[in-house]
Amino acid sequence: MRRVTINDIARECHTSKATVSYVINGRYNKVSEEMVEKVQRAIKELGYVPSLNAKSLAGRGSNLIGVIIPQMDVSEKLIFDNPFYSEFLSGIEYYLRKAGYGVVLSVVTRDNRFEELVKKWNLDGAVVFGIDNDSMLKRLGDYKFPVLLIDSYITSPDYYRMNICDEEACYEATKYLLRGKGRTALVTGQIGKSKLLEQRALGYRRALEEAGEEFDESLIFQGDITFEYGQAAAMQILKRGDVGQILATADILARGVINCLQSSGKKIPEEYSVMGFDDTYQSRNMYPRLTTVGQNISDRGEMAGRLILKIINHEKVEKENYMDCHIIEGDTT
Amino acid sequence: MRRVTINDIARECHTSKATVSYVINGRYNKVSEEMVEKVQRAIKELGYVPSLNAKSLAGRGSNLIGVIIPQMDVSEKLIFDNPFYSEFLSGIEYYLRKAGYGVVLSVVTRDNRFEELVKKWNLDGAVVFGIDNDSMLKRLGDYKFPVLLIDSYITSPDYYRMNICDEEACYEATKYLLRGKGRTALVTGQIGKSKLLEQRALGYRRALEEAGEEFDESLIFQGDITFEYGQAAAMQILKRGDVGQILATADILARGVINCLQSSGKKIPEEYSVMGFDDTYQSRNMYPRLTTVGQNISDRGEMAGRLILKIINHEKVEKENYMDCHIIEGDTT
DNA sequence: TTGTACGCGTTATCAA
DNA sequence: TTGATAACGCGTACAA
Repeated sequence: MRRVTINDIARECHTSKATVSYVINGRYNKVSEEMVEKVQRAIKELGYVPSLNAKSLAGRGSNLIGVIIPQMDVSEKLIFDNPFYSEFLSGIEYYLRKAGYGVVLSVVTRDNRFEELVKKWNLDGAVVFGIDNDSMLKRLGDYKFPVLLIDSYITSPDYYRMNICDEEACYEATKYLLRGKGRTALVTGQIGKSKLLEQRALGYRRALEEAGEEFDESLIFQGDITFEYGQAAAMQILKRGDVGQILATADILARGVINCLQSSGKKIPEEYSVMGFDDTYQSRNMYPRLTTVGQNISDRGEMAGRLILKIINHEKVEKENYMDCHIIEGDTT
Repeated sequence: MRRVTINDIARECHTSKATVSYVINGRYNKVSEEMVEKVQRAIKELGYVPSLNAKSLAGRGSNLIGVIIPQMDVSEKLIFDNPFYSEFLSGIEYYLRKAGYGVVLSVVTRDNRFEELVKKWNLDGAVVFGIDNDSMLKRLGDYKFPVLLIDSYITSPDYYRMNICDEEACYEATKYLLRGKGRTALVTGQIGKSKLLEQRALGYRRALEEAGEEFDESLIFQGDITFEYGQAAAMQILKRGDVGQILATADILARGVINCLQSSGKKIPEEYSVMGFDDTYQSRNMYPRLTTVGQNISDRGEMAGRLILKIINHEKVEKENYMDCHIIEGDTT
């Protein structure tokens, strides 16, 4: 069976493409009532769905939004080891689907692939995760291509961003954690590679200093943001013997930490307090329930969908959009 | 900055669209060597990327593959509560990205939305999860639209499918589990709504009967495939008091079960053996390590990518494709 | 209401 | 052998 086109509908109704197009787009004032009905019936009967390719070619946008997850260093695969992304994505997909937009999901592994993607699919806009410099974006700046950056600490003020208060959240978390079973360690990704992590580390440091605790570089454990590194860091922490509280900058890290501590027969929270960051669905469902910094991931995803559409439609949007975090008290502290 | 088109390249090289197109598509026999070089240089310099919309319109395929997750009953959102999907997706995305294809992700909530999606984006093919009847697909049958069904037990032989041996796997799992601390319960989704779950239940039953254990309908607990239902089922199991082993048909269920048992002070595996199904990244990282049926989710995703491309390209593909499962021994049995 | 040019890349046909 | 011309596919929008 051939594809049903606008011409088929026009022929069926003994009218022209233009008329059909008007009906589709609700310009009812341009078409007689009976024709509107006739066309609508034909569309339903023949199962006509407008091709967005043609629409896109005609300059009306592709109705496709890119969701871009950069992954320069580590593996080029397995973007969903950290459930943060998948939960966020589910919020975006939900919102955009309701608005009639499609989501093209792509990991980007090289700087120029982003630009390539945009052109290739003629994307209307993109939601991009965790970019701190614009080497990846700058060529698109000329296009004024609609981009929403998630958790970016890019210095250029040109970009729309959606963030949480990382410094503040980690400050609060650390304050919450400081309850003197020992020193307070930070388990995190490579701080040098991510301004977000830098911010979180700053919050951690501020809380320590405010509490009069000595800041000690060696209490910061940096590695991959994986369950495995959480375990590895905990192993080192165990060896030190002077740590009583551990703040991890991702739930997945916290879970690794907890796993290692439990395997070593340590009691949580009696011997060690552990706190995560994100509040993923997975960690809401672990036992003991993880104390963590909640950031309503899926809601953020929906908000990201709302924002990128606003940006595309030239509605008024703040350049910086901050969403709230709050400490979720579990049983690991 | 305007979009760079094939015409820009042609003008830059003082040649025609056709020639540029030949170069792009490697028809080097149609173009002189120096022209090939000139065109390629211009393409690089101007940052030209062919629009797949135009290509699609010209009948050369859209290079877009749909990944469709039907969600008829429950919520229309939160497709990734069960990390099975996100891990699978990551495998698909990885494979297709390398092959130059894009992934359009969509939940489908009504029967006709699938067809609509296909037409709307002019998808080259689709990977569809968990469909057991063809009400959703039949209209596309006429198009011979390339579809790969994942974990489907559709009866029509027309479709390409990728499955695991659900009956066999649950048979083996149940056999593994039968170690006599008590009776063996099955915690699962709504069996009536999914042939896959039906198969798994059959495997469970076969193992019981082979072992001479009485099959008891009331030992099968059916609900949503969520952490929460796992907890609820475990609560009922605790009340009964005669169960010693629990097989869950998804890791996420098993985790709910374990959470509830642990909260109730039960020892695992001393008092209860619990086994899951899937081997998601999340459950590889829990403590105690979950015993489960591994199905190499991400590999299955890559294989799905490979298969759908083969189907699209009319390469020889078996209609039924089975992949292996194997029991992963953890610490919960 | 309708005819028609346009946007972009592909390909068959024609010309050098 | 190499390159140019033109038609095609589909929806939009302006002119008629």
